[in-house]
Amino acid sequence: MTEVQLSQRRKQVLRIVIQEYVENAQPVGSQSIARKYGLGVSAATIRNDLAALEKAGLLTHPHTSAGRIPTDGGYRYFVANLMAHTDLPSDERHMIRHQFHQSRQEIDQWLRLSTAVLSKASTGAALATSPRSMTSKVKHLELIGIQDTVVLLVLVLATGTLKQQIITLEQPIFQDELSRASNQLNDEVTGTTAADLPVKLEGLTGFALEVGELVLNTLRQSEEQITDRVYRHGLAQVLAEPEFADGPQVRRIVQVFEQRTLLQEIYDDVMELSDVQVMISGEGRFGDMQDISLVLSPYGVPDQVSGLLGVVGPMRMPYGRTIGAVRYVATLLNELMHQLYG
Amino acid sequence: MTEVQLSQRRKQVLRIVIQEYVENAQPVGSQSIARKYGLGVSAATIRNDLAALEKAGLLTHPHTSAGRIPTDGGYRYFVANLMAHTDLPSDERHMIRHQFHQSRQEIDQWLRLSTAVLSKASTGAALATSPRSMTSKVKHLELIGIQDTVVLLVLVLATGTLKQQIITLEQPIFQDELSRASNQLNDEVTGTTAADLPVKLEGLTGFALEVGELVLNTLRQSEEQITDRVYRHGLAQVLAEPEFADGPQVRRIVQVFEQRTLLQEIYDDVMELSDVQVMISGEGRFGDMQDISLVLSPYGVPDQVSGLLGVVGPMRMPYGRTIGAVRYVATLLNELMHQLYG
DNA sequence: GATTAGCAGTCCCATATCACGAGTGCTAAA
DNA sequence: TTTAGCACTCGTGATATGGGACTGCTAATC
Repeated sequence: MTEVQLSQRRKQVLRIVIQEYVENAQPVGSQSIARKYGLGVSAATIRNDLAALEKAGLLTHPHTSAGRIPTDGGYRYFVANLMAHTDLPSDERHMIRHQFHQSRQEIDQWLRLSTAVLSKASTGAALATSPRSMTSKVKHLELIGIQDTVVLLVLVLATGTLKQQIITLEQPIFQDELSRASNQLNDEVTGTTAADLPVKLEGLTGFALEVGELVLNTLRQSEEQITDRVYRHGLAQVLAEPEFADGPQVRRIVQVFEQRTLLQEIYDDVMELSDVQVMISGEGRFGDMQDISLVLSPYGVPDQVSGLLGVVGPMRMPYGRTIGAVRYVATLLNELMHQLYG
Repeated sequence: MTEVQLSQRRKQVLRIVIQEYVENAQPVGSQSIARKYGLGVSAATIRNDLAALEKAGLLTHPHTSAGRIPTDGGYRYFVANLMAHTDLPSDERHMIRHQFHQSRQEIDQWLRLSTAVLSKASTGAALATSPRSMTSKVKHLELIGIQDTVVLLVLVLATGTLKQQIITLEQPIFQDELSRASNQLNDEVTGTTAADLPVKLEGLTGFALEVGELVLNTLRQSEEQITDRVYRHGLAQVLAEPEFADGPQVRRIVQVFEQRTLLQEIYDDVMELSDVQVMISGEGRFGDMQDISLVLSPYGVPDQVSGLLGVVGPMRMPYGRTIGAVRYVATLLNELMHQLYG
C-alpha cells in the first residue's frame, strides 16, 4: 500500500468531502464545496481535485451525475493523516468521569456504564468484553454444599475474578469432608497458576483430587477464553442511521454486533498496540464487515487483566469523536482497575 | 371482552387465513382459500365468511382490493381457541435435551444454550433472565484481600448464587484481621435473610459491622432486582422477517429486545401463572409493542429461584410452534434446577 | 336462510414517459 | 495551473396507464 502524495488543497478538499458526507450522508459536489468553503478557487478547480482524488482511490461517486463520497481508502487516509485532534471536550470528560465515580465499585457496573456512555458519546453501538485474567493464579478456593449430592466450587483468582462450577456427586457428602478437602486444596492450590498446578495435585487423592482437576480445567479455560462475557449497548441508536434503511445492511451490522467469535479473532491485533485501533470496512480481511467500522481499544492492567472496548458503526462515522470517546473511557477504566490491582 | 360465537366453518376459515398468512406474509383472498382447501363451498361463500370475520374484529384488509390479514384480536382468538396442540416433535425434543446434557453443568451455560436453542426453534429472537433468588439467605461469606486497601467480599447465597462487592479502605488491613471479621460474620450471618439480618448485626463493631451492612445492602438489592443479567440470542434472524424491511419497525423490535425495564414490568404477570404466556401486540398495555409479540414462560424452583424465558418476534408468528419450544425449554430448565435445589 | 354466479368497482403495483436539476467531464482560453 | 462554458449523464419525482387480484353487491338457486 503506497501512500499517496497530495497537494495541500487536495487534502483540504478530501477533508471537506468527508466532513460533509459524515454529517449529511449525501454525496458532496464541487459547487457546494466552492460555495460553502471559500477556498479561493472556482468550482472547476475543485472538480479537477475531486477527479484526482477519485483516481487515487480515495473517493467515488455512486453514479455519473452525483457528487463524491469517500471510499474505505479515503476514510483510512483521513484517519491516518488528516484528522484533527481527537480528545473529547473537557466538559464531556468531566461528566463521564463523574458518572463512573457515582457508580457502584464493581467491574460489572463499570463495564455496563462504559457501553452506555460510549454509545451515547458516539453514533454507534458500544461493546465491551469482561476482563480476562492474564495469569490465572488461584487466590482462594471454597467448597459449599448446596444439596446432599451437589457441591458448589468457588474459585477466587488473584485478580478478584470469580469462577464457579457445580459438582454433582454419586453419593452424599458431608460438610466436614468438604471442609477437609477445601483446607487441603487451599494449602496446595493457593498462589499457583495453571502451569504449576499439575505438580501440586500429585499428592492428592479421592474427592480432593477430583476437585483439583476441576480447578485445573477451570483455570485453563479462563486463560483461553477471551469473551467470557460481552456487554452491549445502543444497537437501536445505530440502526437509526440512514445507511441501515434497507434490510441486508441491517443484518450485517447486527451480526457483527452479536457475534462473539469476531471479537476473539480481532483480540490479539488490538492487544498488540496499546492504543485505540480503527478497523474500516473490515480492512479487506473480513468480508462480512463491508461498510462497517470498528473503533476498539484494549483496557486493563499490564500482566494482570485485560479486556476489549469499542464502538461498532457504519463506515460513515465521526472517527475523531469516536476515537476520542473510546480512548477516554479506556483510560478511565485503566485508572479504576489500577486502583484495584496496583 | 365478549367472546365471539363462530360457526364451525368460519373457525376453519379463520384458521386457514392465519396459517397462510403466517407462512407467506401475504394477504389471503377468498379464491385462493377455495382453490387450495376444498371446503365444499364456493369462493363467494368464503367471501361472506371473511366479511363476517372482519366485522367481528378478527381480520382486516390493508386496502379495499386486497386479501385479508389477521388483526391482533384474530391472533388472540386463534391462540385461545383454534390452535392445534403445541408440543414440539419428539425428535426435536430429544435433540434439545441432548444438547443440554452435553453442556457444562452451570446455570450460565444453560441459559446461554436456552436462548440459542429457542431462537433456533422459533422464528424470533430469544431472551432469558438469570434466575433470581426468592429468599436471599446467606450460605457463606468470604473476605479476600486483593490489595493493601482493597478487599473483595464474596457472598454465596443458599441457592448457590454468587454476589461480589469490592471494598476500598482508608487504611491497609491485614489478612488476619480479615479472617477474624470473616469468621465473626460467618457465625452471625449464615442462614439469615435480609429481614433477619439487622438484629444480628447489633453486636458487631468496626470493620465487621461495615461489612455486615454491605451484606445487608447486597441482599436487599438482589431481592429487588429481577434482571440481574439478561441473555439474548438471534436478533439477526428475526430481522430477516419481511415485516422488518423498513426502518421504524426495526427500531421498535430492537428496543423491545434491548430494554431491561420492559422485562421488569412484565415479570409479575408472567410469574402469576406458571405456564407459558402470550402477549400479542402489547395487549393494549404497551404502546411501543405494536405488531410485536412475546411468548414468555417462568422457570425455576418454587420458593427458591425463578427467572424468565421467552421469544420476541413479529405478531405474525407461528404461535403453536413457539409456545411449544418455550414450554419445552422451560421444562428442561426446571428439571435441571430441581436437581440442584431439590 | 344459506349458498352461489356474475359483475362492477376499487386500488395496488409495475412500467413507461417526461421534465428537472445537480453534477460531471471535456475543451479551449486565460 | 486555473477558469469559464457547455454538452451530457443520470437519479428523482410527478404523472399517466394497463393489468390483476380481490371485494362487495345483487339476484338467482338450493
